[in-house]
Amino acid sequence: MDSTVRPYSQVYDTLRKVGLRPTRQRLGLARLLFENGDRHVTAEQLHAEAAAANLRVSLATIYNTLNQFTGVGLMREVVVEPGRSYFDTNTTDHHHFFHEDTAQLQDIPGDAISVGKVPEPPAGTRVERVDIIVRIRG
Amino acid sequence: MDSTVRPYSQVYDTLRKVGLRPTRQRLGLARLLFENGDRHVTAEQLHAEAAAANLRVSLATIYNTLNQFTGVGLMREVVVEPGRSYFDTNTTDHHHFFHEDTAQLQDIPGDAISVGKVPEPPAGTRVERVDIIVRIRG
DNA sequence: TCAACAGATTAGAATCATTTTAAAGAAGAA
DNA sequence: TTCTTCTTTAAAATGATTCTAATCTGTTGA
Ligand SMILES: [Mn+2]
Ligand SMILES: [Mn+2]
Ligand SMILES: [Zn+2]
Ligand SMILES: [Zn+2]
Repeated sequence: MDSTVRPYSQVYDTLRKVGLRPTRQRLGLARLLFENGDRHVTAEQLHAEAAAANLRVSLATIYNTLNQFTGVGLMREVVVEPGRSYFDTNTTDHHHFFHEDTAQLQDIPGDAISVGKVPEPPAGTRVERVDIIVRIRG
Repeated sequence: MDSTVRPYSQVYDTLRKVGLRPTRQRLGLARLLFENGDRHVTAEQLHAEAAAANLRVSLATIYNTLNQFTGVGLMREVVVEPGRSYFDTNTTDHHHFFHEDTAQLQDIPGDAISVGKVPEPPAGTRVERVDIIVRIRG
């Protein structure tokens, strides 16, 4: 497939690069996710969006895909509410505002916030990641 | 009831103060929770602990009680994993280590960590709370 | 002291997000 | 093509949490 002219070329190459077969479903979801700026979506949201874009994908595949994209580092998971997972297309070092009213996540650029003093992790452990959630209300 | 001699007097008074009837279940759970230092428990954990202490309480009551204690400010909820809620007896300003291996929470004293720069919340919103989770692995 | 009421507990059903199953379909290699 | 491997899917299963509605218990004021 020539990747210089077709509309799916970008995401096609991305999928090849991470070793995931560029199926119709993955290509469609990747376009929705990666060709619209930084996004924070739940599985249900993405499922609805896919339907609106005439992309037929089962909810099981939405979950599979989000977990696979996260697994290969194309996305990350953000936990802010019990019982619901958000998936984030922004994999750079950054943190989040969480609008408690609307249940929306919003990026805080990595340099707009900083952990002044990072405490020593307990002996025998290493820091995997630091998550800062600033919970806000309208 | 004289609150100076009986073993339940502390938690008895606490419950009265927040306007919750001191029932056998609430008294027993309050002792487990508040007479053993700062604690981070899931509903299932507390349920097992109650059983081990010969306190017969249904899981529904465990959930009711944890939510009520949280509602009146005796505890707070910490979200670190999708699909599971932790309840924290430490209501002072502090943050957490989360051991990804063991799924255990550990307090970081409020003064052992600090948010260097808190970003301006979006116009029309106010900061409700800032949560920092330092994810660690053995 | 105790009846009466409000509030609390509970077993079991319901809910909701997510995962699993296993069967049918599609992609890649040759 | 043809074969193999991976993928998708509907449907069932899972697991945490909440709800329901019946029973029970704490409180209060006669
Ligand atoms: Mn996951
Ligand atoms: Mn809750
Ligand atoms: Zn983000
Ligand atoms: Zn804590």
